[in-house]
Amino acid sequence: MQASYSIRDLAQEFDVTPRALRFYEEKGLLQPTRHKQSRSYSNADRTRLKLILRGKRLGLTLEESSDIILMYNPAGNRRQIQSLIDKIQEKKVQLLQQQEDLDSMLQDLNKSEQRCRAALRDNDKG
Amino acid sequence: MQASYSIRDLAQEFDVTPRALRFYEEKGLLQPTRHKQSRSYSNADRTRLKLILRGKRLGLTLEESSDIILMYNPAGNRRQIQSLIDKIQEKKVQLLQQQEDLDSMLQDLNKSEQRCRAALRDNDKG
DNA sequence: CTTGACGTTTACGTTAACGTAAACTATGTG
DNA sequence: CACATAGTTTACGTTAACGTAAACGTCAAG
Repeated sequence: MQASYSIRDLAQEFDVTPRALRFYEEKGLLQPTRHKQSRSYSNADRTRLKLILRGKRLGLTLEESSDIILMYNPAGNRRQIQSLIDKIQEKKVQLLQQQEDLDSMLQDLNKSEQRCRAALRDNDKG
Repeated sequence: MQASYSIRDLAQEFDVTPRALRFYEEKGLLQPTRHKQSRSYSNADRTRLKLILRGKRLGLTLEESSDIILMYNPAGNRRQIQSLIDKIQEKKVQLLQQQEDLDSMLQDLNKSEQRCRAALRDNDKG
């Protein structure tokens, strides 16, 4: 486990472009330090990048992923923390819906596959 | 269960705009008939719309949802059906990845929630 | 008959998430 | 020193998925 990564290191490891990393930084999702003008990414940045990409695979926007990352460190007064809990609940509801959708879509795909294989068998006989 | 729906019927039922339905039609995802110039949506259209929206909730593009809808009716020669099976497999792999991501994100959210509640308790005591 | 509710087409506008290109800097190598 | 390699900033381009507005058709109700 390294302590810091160049922009190309990180980009190659996660198969994204340097441009994307700069873009995420511009949006406040990554905070590399500057080492002689060049960007230097910490392990925390690397972790955040993983979370961003996981979010993307689930169809979240960068802003949504940003929100989720901010949920990791509950900060502020009671009201703010309570508001954070509410946002977490909402997200959980959304993810549970996604689980249902995922399951039903997988079932549909399996049925489609069955029909395909049946079609191939019919094709064999005829 | 009705036999046909006006554009507003369908839009209201699924909480989308008429504009969106016309857009989906333009992209070939819906095929309403014309009844006196106005669009008339069949139950098949209604079902396809459901699939489109499910896809959206999972972060799929319209084109991906379109592909999945086309998988329902295996047509063509052996080669085409085999290619369809391959595409189905790929989708399944992607969805299984999404399931993993979903589970880990849900776990993360639960942990975040715990930390929030702990922070509230600390706040109570201090 | 005209007003209103609903429909149509056409076309330009908008946002997210980068891609791409230009122009420049710094560094190590033959 | 020249050149390649990797970095930087700035800025305009691109695609998906509609939103929004204009301009028009149509039909039942007052």
